[in-house]
Amino acid sequence: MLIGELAERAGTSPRTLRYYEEHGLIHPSRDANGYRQYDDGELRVVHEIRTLLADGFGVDDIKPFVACLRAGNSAGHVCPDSAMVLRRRLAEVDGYLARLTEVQQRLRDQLKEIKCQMTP
Amino acid sequence: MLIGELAERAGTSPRTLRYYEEHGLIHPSRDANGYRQYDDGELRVVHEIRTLLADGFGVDDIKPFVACLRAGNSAGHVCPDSAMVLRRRLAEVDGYLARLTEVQQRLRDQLKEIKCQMTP
DNA sequence: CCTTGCCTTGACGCCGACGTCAGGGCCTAA
DNA sequence: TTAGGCCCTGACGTCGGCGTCAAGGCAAGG
Repeated sequence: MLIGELAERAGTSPRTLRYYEEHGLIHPSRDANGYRQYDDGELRVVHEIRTLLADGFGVDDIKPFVACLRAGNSAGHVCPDSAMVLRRRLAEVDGYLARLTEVQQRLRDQLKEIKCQMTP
Repeated sequence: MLIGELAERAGTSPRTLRYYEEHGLIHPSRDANGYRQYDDGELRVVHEIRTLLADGFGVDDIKPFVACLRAGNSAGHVCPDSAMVLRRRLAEVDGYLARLTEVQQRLRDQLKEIKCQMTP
């Protein structure tokens, strides 16, 4: 499978796949002409990468998950290294949620204050 | 008041104040030597700006609040233009909270799954 | 042979709120 | 006079996940 086909099957672009490779997430072999060659398993890996990115992980955080998948595990998050990253990210998310909730409350309060002035 | 003093009183840097000016949020007068001169009221304005930035507003979003304050209102958010921005930002925050909560749930599920495997 | 369409590497652009030099002027105290 | 400390403008660096253009090679159909 060439890069264009994998990109389409994964719902992304060749540029994106080269970017993942550049950052050590995937290691395709090469054809005689220099073209990248991917086997079917890489589709699963790319999906894992994209899911994690969508969940806010950084590229470096994702490496353990990919390694875990390649080691033959059923999912990328069942390895100890992955678990550490998961816990770190969960703590981050908890923090963001707390701060965002505060902001949300302030915004609501200010909007409520305006409505009160509308009907004095 | 020179830029350094205002910066210190506002808990920020001269560079930051110049940045705000560059983006039309403050308009200090100039001394004969070209130095920026701020009156005491600007401290209040800068605090408003920093609070809004901390709440995730962009520089452009903040302009109505500053204008509202300068118009003599007790707070920057009591004007109609500010209210529109407030509603937009609240909708954004609601969206972020929803997505982050989903992520949080997925992360918890994955961590739970690992613990279950620890004690088979 | 030529066009078309895939592939390659390299490198700049984006966004936003500044940090951080670089190079130079103003003012004051010793 | 000079050293230090403030001020000025201008401009590049930061972070991340790519988009996008540039310049060129490889393969296949007409």
